[in-house]
Amino acid sequence: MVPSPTLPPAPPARAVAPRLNRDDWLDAAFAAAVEHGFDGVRVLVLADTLGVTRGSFYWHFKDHADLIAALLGRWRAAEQASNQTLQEPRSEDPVKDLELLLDAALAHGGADLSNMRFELALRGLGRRDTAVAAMLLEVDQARMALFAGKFARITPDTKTAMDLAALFYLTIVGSFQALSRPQAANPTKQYLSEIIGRYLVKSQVKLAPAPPRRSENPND
Amino acid sequence: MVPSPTLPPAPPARAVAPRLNRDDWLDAAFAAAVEHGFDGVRVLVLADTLGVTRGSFYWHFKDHADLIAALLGRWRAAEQASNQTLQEPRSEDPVKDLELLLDAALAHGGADLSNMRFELALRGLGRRDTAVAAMLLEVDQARMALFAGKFARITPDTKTAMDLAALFYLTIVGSFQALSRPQAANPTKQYLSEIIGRYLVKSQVKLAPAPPRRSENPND
DNA sequence: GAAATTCCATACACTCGTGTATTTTCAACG
DNA sequence: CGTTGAAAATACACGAGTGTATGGAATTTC
Repeated sequence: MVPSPTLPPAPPARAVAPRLNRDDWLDAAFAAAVEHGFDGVRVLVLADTLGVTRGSFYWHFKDHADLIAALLGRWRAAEQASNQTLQEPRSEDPVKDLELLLDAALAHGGADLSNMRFELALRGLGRRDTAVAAMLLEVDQARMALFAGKFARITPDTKTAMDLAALFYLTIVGSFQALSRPQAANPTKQYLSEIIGRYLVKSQVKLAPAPPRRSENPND
Repeated sequence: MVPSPTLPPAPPARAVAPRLNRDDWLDAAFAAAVEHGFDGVRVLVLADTLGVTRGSFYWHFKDHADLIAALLGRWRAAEQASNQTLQEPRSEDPVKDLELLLDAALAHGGADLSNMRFELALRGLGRRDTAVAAMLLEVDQARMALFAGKFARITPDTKTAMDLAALFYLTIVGSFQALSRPQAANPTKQYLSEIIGRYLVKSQVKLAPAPPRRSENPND
């Protein structure tokens, strides 16, 4: 089948005729935002990395703002889907469920740090763009609600559950900063997951993971 | 001394002849980094906001890189000084000391959010500049050491103290993200200080705040 | 296999930003 | 006052990035 073992039939990715579509540009924009922040996503350099000229870009997108908007929309959709799938518990044990959620959040969609770095870049953009800030606020609130729901299975008081969820989320956001840097000698995902799980989840269990009763608070 | 009370000798800031110096430019650069991130620090717009042309800038600074380097150096020095003054305890009670440290960290040098936003912009820069990343790593390690020292007065185990310090710091970094956004309906400094203090400090006290004994661990 | 559609290249005009060289204003000082 | 030196304006050359208009190549589609 393969006549020459030194030259496999699969060309290096896409070397001859890329024939890009809208998603290819979005992928490149994503990578650029991860690498250099949102200020670094420029159509000129994207065209270079994709091996085409800007003529291609302005066929797929109206302008630069259109690209950014599409990139944000794509992230928003993926975020909502992720939040949806994380709703259903991964374990009968609420503690175990929270630990798995924590691992998922710290991994955040893959071994590489692209998603984390993208989100940090996005938060940087949100600090100077009110529309982006509003979107991030929605996302944060949705995540908080998700976490609070999980913590409610661990502690009886609703207020306590929300407090713990807030702390939980704050440490995750802080962990993004710690994890997404070039240096290798940094807190590992395992260590962060360990200490967060220990001090914010396990040590806060106030109710045994009993099967859910009908009335959890008679006079409410 | 002052002849006319209606016209004090101090003119409205600097309206007529600024006559800027190096620090004035650094202040403007700081404000620009806070507002628009480090990519927004451009000598052209700084000159506009300062009411001069770029001819002034290139007298005070060699080039754009010189400005950024000076800005980083200034922040680094202030950071070291801050770390130094935070070393000495503000209260005999270790818990109270940690709470005051927490408040200081969340206030971070003023009621406005400039310092927080600057640090976040700086971390954004550190994600694409290895030298900045190295500086931030040093700062983070110094802060971690500071926190760990404070937590050591609360819990006997050194490992536990370091874990709590790490968690403590992660939540503070996460709080920066939460606090430094445009929206008003967000977690307040008071709330964050409250929950961090409750779950990460007060509830982790393993030793009564007794007066320091000579030997705190006989077989060590 | 010709035509229509999709995708991309090229050329142009424009803006914004940097850096340098030169001149001009301003303030202090004698 | 006139001189000196610090501070700023002006003018120029240059690069990088955007957006548009138009032509050309590559794929479908019939």
